[in-house]
Amino acid sequence: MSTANMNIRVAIFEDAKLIRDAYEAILNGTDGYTCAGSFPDCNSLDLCIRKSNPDVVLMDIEMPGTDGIQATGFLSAHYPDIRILIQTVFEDDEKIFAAVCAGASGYILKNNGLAKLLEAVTEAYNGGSPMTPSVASRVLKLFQQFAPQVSQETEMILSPREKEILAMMVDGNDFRTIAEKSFISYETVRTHVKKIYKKLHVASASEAVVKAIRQRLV
Amino acid sequence: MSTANMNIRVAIFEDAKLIRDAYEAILNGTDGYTCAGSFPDCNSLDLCIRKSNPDVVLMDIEMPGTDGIQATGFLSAHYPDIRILIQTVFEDDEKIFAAVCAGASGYILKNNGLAKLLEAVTEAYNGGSPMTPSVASRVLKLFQQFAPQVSQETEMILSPREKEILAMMVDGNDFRTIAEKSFISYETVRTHVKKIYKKLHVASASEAVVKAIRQRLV
DNA sequence: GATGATATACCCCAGCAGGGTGAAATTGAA
DNA sequence: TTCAATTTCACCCTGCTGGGGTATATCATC
Repeated sequence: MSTANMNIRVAIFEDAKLIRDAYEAILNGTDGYTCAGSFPDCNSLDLCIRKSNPDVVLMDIEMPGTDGIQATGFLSAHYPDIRILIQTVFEDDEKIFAAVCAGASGYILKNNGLAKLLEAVTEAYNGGSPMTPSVASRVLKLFQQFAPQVSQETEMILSPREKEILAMMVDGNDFRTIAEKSFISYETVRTHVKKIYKKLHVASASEAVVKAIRQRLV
Repeated sequence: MSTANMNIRVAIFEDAKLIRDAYEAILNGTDGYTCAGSFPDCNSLDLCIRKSNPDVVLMDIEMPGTDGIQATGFLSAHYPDIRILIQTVFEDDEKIFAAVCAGASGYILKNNGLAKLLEAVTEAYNGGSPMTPSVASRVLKLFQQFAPQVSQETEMILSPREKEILAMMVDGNDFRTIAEKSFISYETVRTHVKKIYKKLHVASASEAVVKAIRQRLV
């Protein structure tokens, strides 16, 4: 987690020149970070990204033309490896929801200080999703709204091994592959699968994986 | 948001005596925090809460008897004003999901340092939901699974008829049934299915339905 | 009018999936 | 200790699934 031997390329999308320049200055002035590009809007987003080739994108929401949410959607679809850190003054459910759905990796408020910003960039770069606690609180509330209720009935009935095998089925493995990966015989896998089908009241792999996902058995 | 003029009452549920005592010590030793009670398990949860009357609960997950998830569910149902901060070593989707659904206000990992812990307690007390970035990352991924998401890419590539057939596959119909319901020939269904597989880059019905659900194609 | 995408339909064939049955070793609970 | 559940393995058989190819009609677009 140290910033030593690390150089995180950051691209900034922010219409306010004052903030943009401040971010650029602190990034370039801190060891381990490079400002790969800073842009006042997302109207030539694809070009900007190809020019700057960033690891992490600092994305404002309110910008002239293409807004930060749309830009996030485009980036997560076309450049899935780029981490997108929303940084804004907005804290309303609608924007948070849209940003998260669009594929944002983090969501931090602008009044959190520059030290926190660098910390958040590093965390995003390392696969984390830094969020200001008040934002996280809203995400959790939204989450609780949308999360399907787990039916405790089916939760208990699958044995550990059965859950394991069901999970591999969800990942698209056929029975032979599952047997190899689990170091058990092909016929044993089939026995487990038959039991899973009976317990879930299904008759095919497709139905089983659908139920597994919908009821969050895996 | 300063800790001045503030006294946060914290109750600790943690089976490891070493950790429990460390938390108690740092809470009582820091201005603005009081350890209102520390308990090795949740087996007399209701009594513990009424005795200690906490603002924030530090909740471990793995405990003998009633585990932290169940306890969280009880507390959020019976004491909705108490903020529950999960603090654990577990970082798997299942536990995070369960904790969030049970009503946890935050989820922090144990290896994050005591300073961070106090910060998290304060943030939870103030209505925020402190989360370790790696945990937040998993929450966002789970969220994106359940939120109505539109992936423009794969959205376009499937023809209306193909989506229709894919939807029926997700509902557990076999090819013959789909043919009957759609008033087309069995072989036509198979032709469509083959095209769907090529477009989604999969090679089986299971994989196709998983992709269909995960990418919200149906 | 040519082209490409879509929708329809059929053939062949290897092979995996689904169902039934039986059985042994292990484990934990009654 | 005995019983139920779990995990392991094997065989048989039916038939649906997956992959290959080929073909026609429609429709929009160029």
